[in-house]
Amino acid sequence: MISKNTDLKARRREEILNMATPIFAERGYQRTDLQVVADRLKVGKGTLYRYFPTKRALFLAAVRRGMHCLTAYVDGAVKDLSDPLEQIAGGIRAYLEFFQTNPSLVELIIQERAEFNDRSRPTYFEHRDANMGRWKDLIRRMIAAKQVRDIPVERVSEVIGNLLYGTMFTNYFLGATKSHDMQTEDILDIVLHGILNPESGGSEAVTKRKSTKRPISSGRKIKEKMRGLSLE
Amino acid sequence: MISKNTDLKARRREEILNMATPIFAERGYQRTDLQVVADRLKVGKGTLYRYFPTKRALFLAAVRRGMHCLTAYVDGAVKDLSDPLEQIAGGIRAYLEFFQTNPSLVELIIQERAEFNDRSRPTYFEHRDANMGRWKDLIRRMIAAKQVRDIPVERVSEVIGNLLYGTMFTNYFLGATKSHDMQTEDILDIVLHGILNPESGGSEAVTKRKSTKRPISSGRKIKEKMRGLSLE
DNA sequence: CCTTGCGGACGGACTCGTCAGTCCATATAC
DNA sequence: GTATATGGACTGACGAGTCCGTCCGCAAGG
Repeated sequence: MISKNTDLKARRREEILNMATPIFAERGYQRTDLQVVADRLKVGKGTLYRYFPTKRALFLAAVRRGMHCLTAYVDGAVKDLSDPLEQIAGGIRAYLEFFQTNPSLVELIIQERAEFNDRSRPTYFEHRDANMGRWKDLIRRMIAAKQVRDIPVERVSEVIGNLLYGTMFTNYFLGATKSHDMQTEDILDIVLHGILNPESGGSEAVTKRKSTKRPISSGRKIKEKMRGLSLE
Repeated sequence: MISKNTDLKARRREEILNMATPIFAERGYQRTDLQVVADRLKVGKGTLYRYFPTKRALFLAAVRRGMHCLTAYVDGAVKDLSDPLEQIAGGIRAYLEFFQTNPSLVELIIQERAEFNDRSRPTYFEHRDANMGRWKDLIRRMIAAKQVRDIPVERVSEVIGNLLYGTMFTNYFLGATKSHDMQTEDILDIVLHGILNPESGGSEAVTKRKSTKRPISSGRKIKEKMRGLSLE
C-alpha cells in the first residue's frame, strides 16, 4: 500500500517533470510561471508544491533527470561495442545525437548555470565527472596497447570532453547543419590524426618542437603589450 | 561643442557599462536591480535610462563591449607573429588568457543566452563568425604549404573553435587548474598530432579506416535500441 | 561683479504588473 | 465520518520604467 502510493507519487513527479521541462526550456527559468505548468497539467499550483518544495527544486530535478537520460543513452550505445576505438566513436556519436534530439536539455543546462551560479558545480559537471573515469580507463588501456601515444590520460579526456561540450552548445545555438555521423567523423579525424601533415618536410621543424619542454612560447612578450584592456 | 557633449555622453556610457558589467556578472541579468547599479554610480535610476533606453539594451551593450575587448586582445597578440603555427598557438593562448582574466565576460555570455533566447544568434557567435575568416585563410595557406594535411578548412576551424569554446566554459565553471600556457600546449599537442600512435602496428588497421567513406559506422543499430528515452 | 532667468541634466519616489509560495474551503476516497 | 488530496484565490515582495520637482551652469541684463 505504501509502496503503491510511493509509486504513484513517483509517477506523478515524472509527469510534472515531463511537462515542466519544455516550458522551462522555452521560457527560461525566471520567466516561467509555475501557474502555467499547473494549468497545462490541469492541476492547481498548490498541487505542484506537494510534489516539489520550491520552484528551484522542481527545476533542478528536471535537469538531473535529463542528465540521467543522457548517461543512460550513451552507456547503452557503447555497451555492446568491443573495439575501444569504436567505443569512443560510438560514445561521441551518441552524445551529439542525444542533444540533437533533446534540445531542451541544452537549454536547461544553460538556465541552471545562469540562475544558480551559487551552486558549487553545475549538474552537468557532476555527471561528467562521475562518468569520466570509465573513459579514462579505456584510454589507459589503449595507451598500454600502443594504440594511442603515450601522453597523459587527463590531457586526452579533457580535450575531448571540452570539445564535445563546445560542439554541443554550438550545435544548439547555430542549429547543427551536419548530421551527427558526419560531425563525429570530423571530430575523430582531427582528434585521432591531428591536423599536421606527417609527410611534410616543412612540418618537421615544427614537429620537433613537440619534444622541447615549452614548445611554442612567444606568449610572454605578448602579455606585456596588452595592458589596459581589462573589462572591470 | 557638440562633439564635446557627445564625447562626454560616450564616456558616461562607458562608466555605466564598467560598473554594470561586474554586477550583471555576479547577480545574473534578472536578479540585477538597476537601482543597485545606479546607487554604486551614485546616480539616480532615471539617469541610467537617459543613457540606455532599457535594461536589456544596457546589458547587451556590456556584452558587445566585452566581445570587442576579446577580439582586440587576440588580434593584438597575433599581429606580430609571422610563423603560422605560432599564430595559432598565440591566438589560442590569448583567447584562454583573456577569459581567465575577464571571467565577467563568460558570465555575461551565459546570461545573454539564458535570457534572450529570442535573439537570432548570440553576440559571441556574431563576433566569432566575423573573425573566423582570417583563421580559415591562415589554415588554407598552411595546407597549400603542405604544413597541414589536405582536409576541409571548415573541419579544422570548427573543431578548434568548438574546442576553445568548451574549454573556456569549463575553465570558468570548474576553475582552471592549469596555466593557460600549459593548457595551450595540451590542446595543441592533440590538435596538431592527434592521439593515435603513428608507430603502432595495431593502429594501422584503424588508420586505414580513415580512407574509407564512412570510417566507423556502428551507430545505426544503436539508434534502434534506444527508444523511449526522450525527454519531452 | 552680482542678480535673475532659463534650459537641460538629474534624483528618487511612485506606479503597476508579475509571480513564488500559502492557506483554507472543497472534493474524493475509504 | 474522518482523513487526505486538491484547487485556486490571495498575499507580499520585488523591480522595471516613469515622471515631476529640483538643481546646476551659463548668459544676459542691471
